[in-house]
Amino acid sequence: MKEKRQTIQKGLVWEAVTTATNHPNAEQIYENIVLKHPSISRATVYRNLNMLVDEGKVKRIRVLGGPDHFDRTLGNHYHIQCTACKQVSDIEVFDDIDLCAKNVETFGYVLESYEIVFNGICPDCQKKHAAQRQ
Amino acid sequence: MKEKRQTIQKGLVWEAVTTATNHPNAEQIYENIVLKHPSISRATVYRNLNMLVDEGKVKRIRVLGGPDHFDRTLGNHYHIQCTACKQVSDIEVFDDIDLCAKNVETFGYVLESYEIVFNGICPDCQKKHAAQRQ
DNA sequence: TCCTAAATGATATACAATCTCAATAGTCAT
DNA sequence: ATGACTATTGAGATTGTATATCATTTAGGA
Repeated sequence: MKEKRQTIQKGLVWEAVTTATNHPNAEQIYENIVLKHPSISRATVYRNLNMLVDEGKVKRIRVLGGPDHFDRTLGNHYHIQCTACKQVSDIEVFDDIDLCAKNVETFGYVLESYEIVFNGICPDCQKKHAAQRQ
Repeated sequence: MKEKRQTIQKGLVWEAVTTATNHPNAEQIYENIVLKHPSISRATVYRNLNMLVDEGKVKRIRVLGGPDHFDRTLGNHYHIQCTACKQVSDIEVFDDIDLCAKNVETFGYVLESYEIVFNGICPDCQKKHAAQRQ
């Protein structure tokens, strides 16, 4: 069991994520923190963001073809990214994806596309995994 | 209007994408072609894939945290990527996303997660765009 | 206060993808 | 078929995001 230490850097990353009104990416978080704490390293920001995500305190928003964005974890909701300014915003969740897509326009967005990626273990890998454990 | 030229490299990329049974990424397409045509460059493979996508002949499948995969464009369908082997496969489309998610298991996959990313133009960028055109 | 290992900062590295630019090779007009 | 024009190529440099490495620093318990 690893001992977890509270550092000022981790506190600064947490503060930057929770006080941000938008959903900043790692670089934006770094730029925010470096103003108050010039010695902080980008690597430390990435590391602490990963820790906070692992602890469930911060949610990672992966977007396609761009850097990850980060959000304090709240209820279930989807995100929308502006294809022009790359800003990420919240949208409400609906059960039906098409309903949800239409709803996007009620937020003032002009919807261009949406992508859904499922992740799972394929049958072959399930077999391999099972075989390895025998 | 740019003149489009038919090159053997473009033909080879097209052939590699359309004959592949899986959904290869650019590197896999390159490795396939380089066997028959050793002088081809990775840059040419990327360039031609982008051209084919722009022309609507090939579909780009973006996956989260990995290289893009490519598919000949057929009817509307989603994709699922194995989190272990990174292989991408087709799944049928259902209107309801949760139904679709459950359906994934009928393909033998153990579903771990799915992510939906919407893309559109935010209200601010719509205003900026409109302002620029005046 | 001292010890130990977790965390940091600086830098190197990985990886996908694009860009640069001189050389090559399609296509059109003749 | 020939030449001219320029789109395309190949090789390598470059970019952008993120992680790995490792000597140094520092949090926190004894």
